[in-house]
This record gives sequence, C-alpha cells and structure tokens, in this order.
Amino acid sequence: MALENRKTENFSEWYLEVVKKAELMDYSPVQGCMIIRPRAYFVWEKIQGFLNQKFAEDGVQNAYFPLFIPQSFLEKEAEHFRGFSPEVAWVTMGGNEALGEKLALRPTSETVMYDAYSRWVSSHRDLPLKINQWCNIIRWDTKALKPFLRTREFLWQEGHTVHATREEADVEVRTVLNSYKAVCEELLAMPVVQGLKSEAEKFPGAEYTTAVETLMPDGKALQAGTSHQLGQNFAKIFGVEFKTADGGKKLAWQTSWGASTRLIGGMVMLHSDDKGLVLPPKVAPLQVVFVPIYKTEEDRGLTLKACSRVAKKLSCSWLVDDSDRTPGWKFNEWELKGVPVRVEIGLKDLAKQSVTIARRDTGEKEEVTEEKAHQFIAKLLEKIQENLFNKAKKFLDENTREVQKFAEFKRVIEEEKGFIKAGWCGNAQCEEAVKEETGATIRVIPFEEDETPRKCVYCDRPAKNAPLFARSY
RNA sequence: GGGGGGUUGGGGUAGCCUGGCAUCCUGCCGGCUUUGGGAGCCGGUGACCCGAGUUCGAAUCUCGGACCCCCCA
Repeated sequence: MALENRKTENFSEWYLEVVKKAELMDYSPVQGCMIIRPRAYFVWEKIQGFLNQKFAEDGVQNAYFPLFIPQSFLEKEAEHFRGFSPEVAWVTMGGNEALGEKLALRPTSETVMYDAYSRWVSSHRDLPLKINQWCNIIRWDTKALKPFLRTREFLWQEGHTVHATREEADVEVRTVLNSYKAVCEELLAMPVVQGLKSEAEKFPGAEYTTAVETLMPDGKALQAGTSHQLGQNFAKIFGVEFKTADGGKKLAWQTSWGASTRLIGGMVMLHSDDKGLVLPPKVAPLQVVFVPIYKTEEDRGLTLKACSRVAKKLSCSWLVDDSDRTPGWKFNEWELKGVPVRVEIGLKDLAKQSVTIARRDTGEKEEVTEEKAHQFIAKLLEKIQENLFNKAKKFLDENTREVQKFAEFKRVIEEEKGFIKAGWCGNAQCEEAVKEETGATIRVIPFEEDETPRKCVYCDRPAKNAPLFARSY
C-alpha cells in the first residue's frame, strides 16, 4: 500500500495524502494558500485549453483586468457587496502611505469590468460583448479550507458578456453551462448535473444562477462551475447602455460565469484510490511509463530497445524509466503519480515477442504482442478515460435517492449521504429549515424535470419542483 | 460559530507526565551490489513551529501567537 490512509476509512486525510504525495500541491507560509505544482498545473492548462476552445467557438475573447478594485466600486451593487464583503481582503497601504480609498483584492470582477464596459458599449453594434479572463481570485475564507477545493487564493476563469436582449443572455448562460458540463465530463471524466440554483444559493446580484454540480466519494456535493444571468442589475448601476437601431436607448443584459482550480480537487477525489492518484488519460502529463526489467547489462540493452521500439510508435506522452530502482518500486511510484498505463518489458516478454501492459484504473495486466502494443495502448487510454467516467456516473446515479418524507430525508443524509431528490414548495423557509435540521442545501434544481406530482418534503404542500439536496463542499 | 487533536531532519515518528548527550523507520548524497510488486551492506547528510517566562539547565513546565488536521452546526 502506497498510502497510509484509506479512501474508505479516512477520506479527508487520504485526500491530503494523495495531493501531497502525488506532488500536485504544497502548502505556503500563508494560511489557506497553496502552491500548485507542475503536475497539477498541467491539468489546469488542459482545462484552459479545452475551455478556451469552447469559448472561442462562442465568440468570447480573452483579456485581463486589474487585481485591485476600489472599495466604492464593490459597494455600488448592494446585494453583491453584502454577498462578498465578509471575505474580501483589503489593501490599505501603498508603501508607507495609507491609501485614500481601500483597494479590494478581487473576489470577482463584475464591478471593475462593467465600469469599463459602460465606456465600451454605446451602440447595438457593440453587442454582444463577450470577454473572459484567466486570473487569480482572493476570498478570505476562514474555515473548511482544503487544497484545491477551498483556498483563499485560487485560479479561475471568469467570463462576462453583454447582450441586447434577455433571451440572448439566457442563451449565453446555457451555452457556457454546456461547456462546463463538457469539460467536466469529457476531459475530467467527472459527471455533473446541470440545473438552477435556488434564490438562497444564487450569485449575489444575479437574477438567476445555473450550475454544474457533482458528487464526491464521501457523499458531499461539489459545485463545479456556475453561469449567471445578471439581468439588468449591473447594467443599471454601471450604466451599460446602448443606442438601438431605431434611435432609442436601452439597458444591456449581462451574464457572468466561472470555473476554477477546484475542478482539479474534484477530479482527484473522484478517481484516485488507495494506491494514490488516478488521472484520466486526457489530463495526464505522462500517459504511459515503460519499465524495462533485466538482470544483465546485455538484457538491459535488449529490453530498453524493445521499450523504445514500442514507445516511438506512440502518439501520446511516455517515459522509459531506466532508473536503478527495482521494478516493484517503480510500479508503486508511477501508480502513486497516477500514470494511466504502464508497460513492462522483461526477458519473459522478449522471449515471446510480447509486452505486459498494466492499466492504472483497474490494475489489470495483459500480455500483448509487441507488434500490436502501440495500437493496444492507444485504445486502452480511451478505454480508461471512458471507464473512469462510467464508474463515476454509476456512483452518481446510485447515490441520488428520491425521498418523500422528511424523516426519511434525515436518515438518508446521515446514513447514505449523496444527492437527495425531493419535492420542494419553492418556499425559502422550507429550504432554510431543511438546512438547519440536516445541513443539506439545495445544490441544484435539475433542468431535466419529470412531471411526477410531488409534495414538499418539509411542509407537505404541493411541490413546485424537485431539487437535489446534499451537504456540500 | 462550537468542540477536540496536533506541530520534533525532506516524509513518518519516539521522547514530554517525572526538565539534563534527541529515538527509530524512510528519504536524500557517495560507494558496492541489485532488477517480474517498494532488495541488501557500508559511509555520510539532516530536526525540537514562533515569542516571552520559570530554571544552573527547556523538545519537555507556564503564558501568548502562528500553522495543520478532525468532528459538530
């Protein structure tokens, strides 16, 4: 066993051990901040690549806005400010001089961006305006800090669009949410549920918030990305207006949306096991590792040559590990680091003109002729990616339970965890009461609604919809 | 917000109650040796979270702080 903690016994400690030993992160001297190490940053760059392509297809351009936001800007939208003020970090000094106005380290960039937008948008010809930025964000959380999932500084992208009509903004919200679903499911093999947030859970200042939500192995939900319809709230305050074709003047409709490095944490939790990290092949810095096994110097040459013969035909990333470790050591090490496929080539294999191929996700080993090895590996990488997703999807489905009665709700939250699908009257008081008594919140009201008539799980009145409830990160 | 546990070489630890040369495993460096699931031998390297106090003397006792983790709301 490579790890001291087991996933099923001490999930939290296990997770910390994985992210540290697999060299994904390290701590920093400042509480709540962490170093994102190269193997994790590689995953982030894959996420960036994937999303940038989706954004580009949607006509979104990348840009960069400043880290500092004047206090007066943040305070312009009251609800927005109330939502973020408890966790804003402030700069009050510049060198030895006290600043005339405090500067916030951006907890999100709506205000600073829309101030610029108000100058950039004046005609219907300027619309739609779609800008995204990749940047760091500061939110001074005080508790439940966890690497990748909740840190005081994190990396994300935030997109901010301006539209002429509500309908166009609605479409934008959904388009981006689909991109988030795609990056989670296609790249990270992390199945998600798409839906609407409740009023209590929506983004401060938004008209409504949509989200992709996923489930972690410990039964807690994880919000993987959000996409907000801001309506005209911010446009009104920041003066984002445009002249219409017929000479009139209208307030613009806006959206904002974001996904962060927390995706990496979710992916790690979801797929990894007691041997360490398990990476979906599509985001693995190293997809195949070759382990030559030999006794004599002559054998060493032969096995190395065989490794190269196969490796050269691969179109994915690979490494021949010819360090002077024992094979067993290498097996454990590369499993800990999450390399999806391992190829072992020793004398036994050479004699049969075959290679031994081990997959990280299931641990299965298979003998394949050297001739066909590269094709086998290419296919295996796809299979692993698919298997990780299917396994996770099965877990998500099996841990989504429908309940009718509140007593049953409480029991499931305590004993089985996971998502609970239950009727809700739409009343915030019931939502709050459920949260008070169980710790579970409405994670998402799924878009895919069935027509089953239900009663509110708390008050028994007719239900308006059937949200997924869960305790969450 | 509440409660609890913890911090000793790079990682994991013993020592703390009862103050007096800091233990073991692992890693790392060098050498020999070794290769189908974390091999072996020899040599070397490397630590008491920070600050104040008590004391002849503090990893150990007292006070304060920082950081990490867990559980509950």
